[in-house]
Amino acid sequence: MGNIREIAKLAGVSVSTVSRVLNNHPYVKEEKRKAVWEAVEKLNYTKNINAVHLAKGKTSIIGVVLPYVNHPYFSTIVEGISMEALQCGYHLLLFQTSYEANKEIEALEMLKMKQVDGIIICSRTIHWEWIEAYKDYGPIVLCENVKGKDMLSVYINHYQAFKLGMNYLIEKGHRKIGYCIGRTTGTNSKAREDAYYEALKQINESPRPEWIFDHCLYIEDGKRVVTSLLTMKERPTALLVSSDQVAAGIVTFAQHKGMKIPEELAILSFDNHPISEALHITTIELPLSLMGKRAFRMIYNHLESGEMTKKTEELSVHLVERLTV
Amino acid sequence: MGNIREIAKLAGVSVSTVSRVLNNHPYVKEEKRKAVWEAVEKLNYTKNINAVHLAKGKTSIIGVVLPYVNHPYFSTIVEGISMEALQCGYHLLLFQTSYEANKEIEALEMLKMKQVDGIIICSRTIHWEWIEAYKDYGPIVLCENVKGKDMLSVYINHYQAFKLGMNYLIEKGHRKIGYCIGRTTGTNSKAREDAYYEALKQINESPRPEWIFDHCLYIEDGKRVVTSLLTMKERPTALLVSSDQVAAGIVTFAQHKGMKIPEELAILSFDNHPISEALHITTIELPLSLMGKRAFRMIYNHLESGEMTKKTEELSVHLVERLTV
DNA sequence: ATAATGTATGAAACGCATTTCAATGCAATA
DNA sequence: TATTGCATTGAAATGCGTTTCATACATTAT
Repeated sequence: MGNIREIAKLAGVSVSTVSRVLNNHPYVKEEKRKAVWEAVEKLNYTKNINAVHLAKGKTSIIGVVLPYVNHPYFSTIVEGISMEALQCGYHLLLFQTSYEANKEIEALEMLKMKQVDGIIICSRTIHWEWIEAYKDYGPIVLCENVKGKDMLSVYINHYQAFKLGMNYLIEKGHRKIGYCIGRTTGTNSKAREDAYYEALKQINESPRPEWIFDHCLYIEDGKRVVTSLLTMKERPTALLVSSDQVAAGIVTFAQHKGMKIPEELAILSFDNHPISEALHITTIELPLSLMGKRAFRMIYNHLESGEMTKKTEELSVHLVERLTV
Repeated sequence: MGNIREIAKLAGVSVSTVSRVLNNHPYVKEEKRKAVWEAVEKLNYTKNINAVHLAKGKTSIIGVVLPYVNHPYFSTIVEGISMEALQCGYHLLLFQTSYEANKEIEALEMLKMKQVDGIIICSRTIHWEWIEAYKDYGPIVLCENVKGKDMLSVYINHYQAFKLGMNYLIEKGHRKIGYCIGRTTGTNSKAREDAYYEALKQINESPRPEWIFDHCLYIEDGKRVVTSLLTMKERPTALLVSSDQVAAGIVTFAQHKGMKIPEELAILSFDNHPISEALHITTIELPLSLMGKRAFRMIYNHLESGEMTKKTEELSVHLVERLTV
């Protein structure tokens, strides 16, 4: 294998010239260029990329922080980031946190240590001040509404999305509305909660804590929700469900239990993941892959152009009417 | 920020001592240790990890090569790898290839360049000789049966799994059996194909090309399969479906079209992803997360212990009887 | 008392590519 | 002919932590 100096020696040129050849810089005579490539072949040489990273002070890697890789919500974001990153010659380092604070901080530390040039935080549990403390070390994009805080962000307006959903349900005559959510903390969850309470207030309904289902992430959780509903004397007539996966679980298990949807229980969910189409679930489409792409772009602009235009970008949603409302 | 030399100067010690302190080596007087930490605080110092990587010749990063991050089959493997990697202090660099050869090769090049210490290839399109050419640069684990080739591998016995599925269908009285698969190339796909043809031969049925559906990966593809089935004068009575996602698409769309399952069409799929439980799909459980964990372990053993016991590991599957067969 | 260990610390070499600066050769413009 | 400018090339500095080797002193074993 060897290093650049051995190549230089073998090709009879200086290391600078080898570097120029390797990086396609101009001003190298064709014969020397050829000699260098031949030496590279002969020694089966490849750059040690860690030396490159050290010398350049950057890695062309960006960190992606998320709680669970195998949840479609997040894997779709990652897919978007990945596609865009590839085109720009960047790579992705994955930080699966399970919402553990120390793992999120570890990702931020990696930025400080120059392991990554930037970070995209798809979802977080640590307080945002923690994150702010790291912003001098490189661009950090949050996938949530940062509301005037001086942070980069690309986000889906979950408040608007939930409001849209609530209004749609209300229009359809529902007043007893519950909702299912992944967790109750977090900016996005708070936005949804706000929208929910506000919409209820507008129709003069008081919220029922038992109609709010936390920890709803996967299909299985939908089953849990239905089981719980079945024990209630008074049930909501409609549920806003923050994930198509959960909605799929609810719809299938409810039907299995003989519950009519949407007659007895209307379901309006979010994502517009293929599963919702298959099950004819009315859903509000979230541009997750796009959000990933835009988040990457924002990091990229920061890194390449030094500064950039937008610091925050909001993505809008739209409702896909199907058969569960 | 500064570097280790500045810390040394500020703390009044040598760089070696600083390094010792930073890495918790013994033989440093408590007072110097303290002085170093104070200097670290004062300068808000953090190691430049690229220098560490260069000096150590390793990165504690392993590359994960897969075609699509947002397919449950792969994201579940990644989840397994990630969990295990975290515990061992390793990170994951993602290579989403879309089955493009150059992207797979790029991942291998990263091993040669020492960007990653090892690679896990979840699925590939390039010829295995290509991969073999890189094995001197670090451990490479394939998630497929390498059949005696001198490569590391952790795999699910897809031949056995398909055979199991076929036998189950045959036992249930089916003779006209088709199958759906992600792609026709690839070791795993070939293993399934072999099992399929062999099982057919055992019951003296000749294969019908039109009953074999390629490019079946996502829920939407199930819809395509059903649409295609509906145009046939003679249809299979059962389908072996290589992914729960596709099976979900088939089951839901077929039922939507008024087709009775399993009476008119039996569906036996693979994965035992939650979606199959929700839809009561009979499926053969594949230990994907476990495969990811084991693949990482194998890399890890190689890196830490130098050598290791097993070079190849087979994971077995089991059938989960539900309502679609 | 002497040899053998163990503790503590620093200088210097090592891993390796990039980049700046200076210098030289040549051609084109004034 | 003198001058400006571009093409070429190499020496040396830079980025930064790890690790080996040598040194010096303090113990403990013989």
